[in-house]
Amino acid sequence: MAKRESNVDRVYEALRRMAADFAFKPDQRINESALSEVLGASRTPLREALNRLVAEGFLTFQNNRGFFCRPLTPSYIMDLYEARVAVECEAARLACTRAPDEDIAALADYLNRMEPEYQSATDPEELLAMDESFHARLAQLSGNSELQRILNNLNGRIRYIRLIDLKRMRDRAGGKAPGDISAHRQIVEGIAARNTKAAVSAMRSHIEKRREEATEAVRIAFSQLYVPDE
Amino acid sequence: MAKRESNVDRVYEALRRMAADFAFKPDQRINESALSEVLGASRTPLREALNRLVAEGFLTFQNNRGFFCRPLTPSYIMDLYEARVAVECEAARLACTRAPDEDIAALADYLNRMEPEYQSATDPEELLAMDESFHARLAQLSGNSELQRILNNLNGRIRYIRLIDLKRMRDRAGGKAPGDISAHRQIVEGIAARNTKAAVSAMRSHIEKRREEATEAVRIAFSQLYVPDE
DNA sequence: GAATTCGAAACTGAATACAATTCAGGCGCC
DNA sequence: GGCGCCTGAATTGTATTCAGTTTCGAATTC
Repeated sequence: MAKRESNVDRVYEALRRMAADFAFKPDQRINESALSEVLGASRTPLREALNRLVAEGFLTFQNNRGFFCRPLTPSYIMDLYEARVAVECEAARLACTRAPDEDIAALADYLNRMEPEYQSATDPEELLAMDESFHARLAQLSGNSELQRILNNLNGRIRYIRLIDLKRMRDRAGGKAPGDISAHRQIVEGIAARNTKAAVSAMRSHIEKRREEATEAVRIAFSQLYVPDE
Repeated sequence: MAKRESNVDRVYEALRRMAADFAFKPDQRINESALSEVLGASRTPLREALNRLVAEGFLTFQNNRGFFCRPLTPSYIMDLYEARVAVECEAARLACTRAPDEDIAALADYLNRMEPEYQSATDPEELLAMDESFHARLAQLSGNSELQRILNNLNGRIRYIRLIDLKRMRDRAGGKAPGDISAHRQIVEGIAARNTKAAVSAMRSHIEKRREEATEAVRIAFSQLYVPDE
């Protein structure tokens, strides 16, 4: 039995996780040799993984200077959320037009099954995973794999900001999750009723609301990043 | 004067062009050593370039089996066009909301300056470059660099289908270009008037119209690809 | 004659070695 | 004292090499 997962994949996943955990500070230059030692792989697979992350927008690259962590600015996060609006609203629209009734019902079911868990969960990672899962399933209803792909990429880059946001909310509200599953339900109901306008506008306002929170969270992130190392 | 463009970039550009020229047939396996000889570079930079193309959706990759040209199907092209609708409609919407008047005027100007050239051009590549340039500028008006980035990626993958489409049109119409610059003008007018609804719906119908042509073009492409080598 | 297994050739995966470039610090010159 | 050039240390860019996997074909067996 050979290994099913290549070294590059392993390194790639590790890097993504590191990026989510702020192992790289914005605009920081990434040292290949040092990283390859940490990750236990040579520079060749490491560079392949880094290149993938560049193409996906997680990192940047300058000729003969190497890889850099992407700068983190409020306007960058804003851009990502606006792109999400574009992708998810169109996904909702397409779902309204052509998703089979049974698939829509399945999503509504999923929402119902998840609700208790969603209401009781306090772990931000868990909450985020459920939220992303819902949005990914909805994108699936569009039947368009490009939209799914783009959304997946956007979510990957937004994730760490959302985590900060959720942690902040939990700390403020004393362990209470935001838990606005109602917005999700509203979207699904719009789709089920084949009411494109309602579904799209519910989706839009849902994401835009989250955007406000996230841009605020970026400022928190700034303060966390640029204070002396804890 | 040192080279400003790295070897990887050169290889990457060459590969993109090869993909656009059908140097690889859909689902064809790509031989790294052979390719590296053709391109005059070793496998290391070649693989970096290939990985970038995978991340951008131009190629696929299977563990221990290598790189493959992506399959070309009508539904794949459909997906790309639908994604374009999502991105460009939102870009138009954002432009309506917040693009400075002078930038909108500049785009209208650009359209006017280009019109004679657009009407007289017969070379499909030239036409396509102008069309893409317009859409890219419009995306710029949104002020959202993510949307620009996504659009650029989508256009890169749609390009070769559009080229086939345009060539077909030219051949059918006897050298006459489609030249429906009027749709572009309509979109810009909508934005200039800050009429979001008009601008977005003009954009949507414009792209969806092109989508119809393109899915037809895919069938042409199929016939071109799967006949015995000329 | 067909199917299966074994083996060799071809190809990919990854590491290492070396060349080219950048960057920082120091020295000399203005 | 400040500016610019030069040198070397560090880092990236690319080639080469070797190991592991896949693939294809031929030989053997049923």
